[in-house]
Amino acid sequence: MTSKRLLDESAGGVRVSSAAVQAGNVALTGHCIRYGGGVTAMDCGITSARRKGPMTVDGFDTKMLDKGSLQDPGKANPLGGNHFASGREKHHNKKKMGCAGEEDEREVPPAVVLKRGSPTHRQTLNGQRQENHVHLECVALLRRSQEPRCRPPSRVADPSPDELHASSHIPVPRNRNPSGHADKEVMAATVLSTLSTSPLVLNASSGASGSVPEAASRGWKESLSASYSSSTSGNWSWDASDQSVPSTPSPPLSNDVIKSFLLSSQGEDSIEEAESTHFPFEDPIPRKRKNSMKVMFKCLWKNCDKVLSTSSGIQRHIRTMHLGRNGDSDLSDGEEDFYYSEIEVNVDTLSEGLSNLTPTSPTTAGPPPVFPLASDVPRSEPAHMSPLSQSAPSTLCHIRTDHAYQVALVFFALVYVCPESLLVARSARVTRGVAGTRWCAHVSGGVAPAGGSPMQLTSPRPLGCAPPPERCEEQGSAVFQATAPVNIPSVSSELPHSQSAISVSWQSPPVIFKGPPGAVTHIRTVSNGEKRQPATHTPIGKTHATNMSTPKPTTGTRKPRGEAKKCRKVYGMEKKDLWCTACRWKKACQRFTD
DNA sequence: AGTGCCGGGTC
DNA sequence: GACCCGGCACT
Repeated sequence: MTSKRLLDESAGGVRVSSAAVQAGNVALTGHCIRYGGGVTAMDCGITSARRKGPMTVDGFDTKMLDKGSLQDPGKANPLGGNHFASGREKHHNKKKMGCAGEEDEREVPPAVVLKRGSPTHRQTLNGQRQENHVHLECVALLRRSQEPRCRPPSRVADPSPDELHASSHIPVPRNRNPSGHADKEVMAATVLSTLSTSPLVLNASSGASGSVPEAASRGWKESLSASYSSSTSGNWSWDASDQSVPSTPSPPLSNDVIKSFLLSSQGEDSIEEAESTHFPFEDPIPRKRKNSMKVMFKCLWKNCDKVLSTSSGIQRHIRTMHLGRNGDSDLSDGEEDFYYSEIEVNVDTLSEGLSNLTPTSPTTAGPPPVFPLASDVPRSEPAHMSPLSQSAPSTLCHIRTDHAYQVALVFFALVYVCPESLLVARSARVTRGVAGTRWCAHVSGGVAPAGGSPMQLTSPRPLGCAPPPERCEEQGSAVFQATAPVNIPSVSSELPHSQSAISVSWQSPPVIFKGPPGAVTHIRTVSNGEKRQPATHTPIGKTHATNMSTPKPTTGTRKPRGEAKKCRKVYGMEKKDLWCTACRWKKACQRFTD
């Protein structure tokens, strides 16, 4: 979420660019992902790198997209305030981040700036509800830096309306309150993320429970589902061209949605329910499979692949194992929420373990289904991540498989900045494909820790990870268009950005193949005649006239002549009435079969 | 040329 | 489906 302002502030010590990052300054980056059907997803990443001295970030812009921005990228920002630089410029400054939607980003006017502890403030934007097409929201809450030298004076103040108006920045205190604001910030971020989704499929009744990240994830998923629902073909995809699909207007976000969302921040088991409730576009089969889905929580801490079944458990794990906090303490600033990701696994295949996320194994499942391979399908260039983007990448990709194996996707999005260590955390989420297609998605990204903190949030990549999702930036929009099926098997090695981008892996559905492709080269329709040629048949007084291995090219499908005597020879023309019917009809003899 | 039988037509 | 037959490949 870089903004022009930030860019312009480079002179003040905050410059958003990969170079700046390398120079030890701050880089704020973000992604905007827009999907067809008016759903835009995004994620953003904030990376603060510090080469020398303390953190120099004081905040960054919170932007959100609104309907207008999506529909008419060319329109000037009506919100006033800080406009981005030209899309091109901005893009160049951000292209390292995967998808920088030029028209998808807009700075939020002061009135819509999320204020700490007031997540509900995002309910409306300048009195305008978020509708349709949305949107990306990037909530990056950067603690205000205590170092004035690196921060323009205008950014030093607290998030007063004036300041907010001036820059839409969210000042971030250097010393973070372990609780209180932190939770609120997390909540706010979550709300923003959730609000960024189309409310079309938001289910107010689903507010039973769910942790903050879960709710956010759900929101994303819902947005995705909305996108999907807008698709008219089986091959659903998120296409920038679908952004203006009028057939899927999204109703205004209702208060109930917000309420339910807020209320849902307590539980942790609502995901499944939510998932079963949403995705109305899926056919019954996927619905059924939903029942076998289980949400697991995987620790994203580097070199930590711990997977727990409950969010509380993973949070506890993160708190105790990684954050060095008292595990027994219920006090949580919510930070740990971002250090794990939800993964949906199918209980049917859960036993296979995550290590089996590798692509199909010919020895077990035979060749992958006839999915079009990535190499076979035109697709946009993979996200080219600069070192900066590798630090805080976040991507969203949608992967399409073929027909029944279509599934959906992946997603994620939250970015959270830990003031103490400038950790960038993110919430990753994976949805599992239907019909046995298993997906895993994870966000990875290094974090340049401040103060030499070794912390680095690089989500472990499961085996068989796919390359970063395709990114479509046509027309200047930042669109992740992972419509092309991903050929997982070919990707792990070709993913140069080991720590960047999302990786997707899948396991092919339990498609049964009779044998490897190479073994079926001789498969052909077996005619009766061939059936009459058992290998045990021993020709009498004749050499083997026909060699299966050397079929005559001219004969084509004509079966070799049988070795057995036929009715003609046995009975002769005189006793034609004794012939078998086939022989009489000049068909393959049915009596003396080979 | 003889044989086997495929493919097609007719009833 | 039964029956017939032209035609081809093969021996």
